[in-house]
Amino acid sequence: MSDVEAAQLIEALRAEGLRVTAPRRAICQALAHGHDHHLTASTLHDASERALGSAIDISTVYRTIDALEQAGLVHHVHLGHGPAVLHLSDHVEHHHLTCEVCGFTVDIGLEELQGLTDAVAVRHGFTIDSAHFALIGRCGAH
Amino acid sequence: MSDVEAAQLIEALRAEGLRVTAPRRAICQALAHGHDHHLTASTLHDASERALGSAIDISTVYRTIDALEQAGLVHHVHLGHGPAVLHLSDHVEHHHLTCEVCGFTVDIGLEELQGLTDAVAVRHGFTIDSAHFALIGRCGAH
DNA sequence: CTCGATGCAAAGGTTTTGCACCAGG
DNA sequence: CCTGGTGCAAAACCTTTGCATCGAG
Repeated sequence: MSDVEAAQLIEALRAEGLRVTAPRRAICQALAHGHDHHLTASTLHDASERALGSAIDISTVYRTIDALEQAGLVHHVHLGHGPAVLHLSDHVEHHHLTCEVCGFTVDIGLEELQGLTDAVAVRHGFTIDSAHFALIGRCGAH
Repeated sequence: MSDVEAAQLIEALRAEGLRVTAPRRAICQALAHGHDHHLTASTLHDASERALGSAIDISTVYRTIDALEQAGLVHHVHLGHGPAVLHLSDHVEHHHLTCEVCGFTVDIGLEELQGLTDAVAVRHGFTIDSAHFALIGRCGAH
């Protein structure tokens, strides 16, 4: 299934008129395999080099993430401080609850915040996109 | 009133057993005058130097912010990307709604999110502290 | 006099950019 | 071919830290 997803990413790149190169293939593969592990640019970098079997420049990883984001295939989420984590866009969107002490993160369904986002939209004309930034707090242990 | 607040900050520093120096006086003054303008470390730095009439090292600003935070007098909030903004703690706490496109930020009352935070606390054992990180979204114009 | 605060400089971590070269379509 | 992708190196950005010196209490 992950390989199917990797192939879909590659195909989507091609459809966008973007070039399919060896580093990009590896990056897509690593994304497809690890997107549910809160991949950051740096862990994606590592995984991509492992997948390719040779070095890839970190700037290439960032530029590829950028290309995939602009193509709407990937997006990034900020879990408090530290690096952004990456998600495949065709996966179920969810919000993140991150503990500011230990970094523990829970995914919660969009519908859990529906009431809030609706109310804020009505009152302030704001459309909340908290799937892009996590909700920060403290988990049970902290 | 702002001068009163600056004096209160200074006094509180002294009460914490911390030393009152010229740079700290200037930083407290700048904080008191500008805390409602979404001061960042760098704009606070500028304002403090203006208040003092001579140079202050940026690391001194960070260390003073740190001291004030540990004394519970100040806290910082992250409005999406970019630097943190500072608030005086004795001012009404509020959440922030920040437009990810233009950076426009609205303050909203804590009570507007009470329902949400309560629900999340019950369901996930998480205490949301979204006063520390802003809720990101898009304003009416974007 | 003592310990905390300062300035200076350097480094930290994440991300971006300039540039010459290489390769996909 | 021609444009876009790559590696390399350097910088940007915000923040932190080591160290010698200074000055508040």
